[in-house]
Formats: sequence, structure tokens, C-alpha cells
Amino acid sequence: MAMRAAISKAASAAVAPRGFRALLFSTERTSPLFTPPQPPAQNQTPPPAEPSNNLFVSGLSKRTTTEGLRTAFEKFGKVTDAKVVTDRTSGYSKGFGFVKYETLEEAAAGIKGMDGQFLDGWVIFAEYARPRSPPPPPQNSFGNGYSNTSFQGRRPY
DNA sequence: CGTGAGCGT
Repeated sequence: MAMRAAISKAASAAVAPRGFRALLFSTERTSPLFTPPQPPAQNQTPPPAEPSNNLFVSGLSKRTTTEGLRTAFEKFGKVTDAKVVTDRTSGYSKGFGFVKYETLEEAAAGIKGMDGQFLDGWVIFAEYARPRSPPPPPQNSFGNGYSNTSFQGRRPY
């Protein structure tokens, strides 16, 4: 006859076993032995915070040269080395350079003095540079204590 | 092409 929507609400599963909350929601938030999952560490480009007297200056104008860079940074400290990276293939500037101060304090002064400033119409950014190249141990392919550089002189014998 | 992020011939 009349169809009745018999929605049988089997809500008989409301019987929660006791003790589950104590197991799943362990309120032990003060577990000293708990090791939190550590995200992949920043392998190589963390925020600039490496202590070094070498400075990496970016944002340089293409017309800015090594002398201009050194001159601009020598106002804040003794610049022992300054170089604007230029391509050897063409010789044009890549737009960034390196400024090495004598001490770390001068480097910091140079950063705080030139970072965000204008140079040749471009805003430059000065920060600590990273170690350029890892120290390659001089190992010859012989390993017997002899290096091939010692045989450059031809023996008449 | 000097073009616009970056780490050195």
C-alpha cells in the first residue's frame, strides 16, 4: 500500500568502548622522548647568514665594474679583494660581484652600508658569500710519492 | 639584445 520510507537509523553503534579515548588521545604532550618529524633540511640555499669577510653583491648594473664596486664598498671598510663577475666568453658583466673585506666587522659594515643602496641606477644587494669551491686535496694518480710534475725536466739519460 | 635571478675566470 503506502510506501513508507523506513529509514532505519541503525544508530545502535553509539556504544563507545571505554578506554579508547585514553589510548588515542593520550594527553601526554610533554613526552621528552618524542621525536618530531624533521622536514628536509635546507641543503644549500638557506637565508644568507653565513659569517664571512667575503661579500656577495648582486643587483649590480651591467655597467658596474670591479673598480666601481670596490670604490663603493671601500667607504665602509678596507676592501682586500673585489671582483665583478664577468663572462670570459664575451667579457660582459653578469650583474653581480664579490667584495672581500679585511675583517668580518668591515664586511658587516659594508653590507649594512651598501645593501639596498643604489649603484649605477640599480639597487644592489650585499650579503655574505658562500665558500666558493671546496678544498680539493692534491692527489696524484700514482700514489707512490712521485708526482708527474717532477718529471717535466727531461733527463738526458 | 646588456632582457635582471644569482654565488666567481
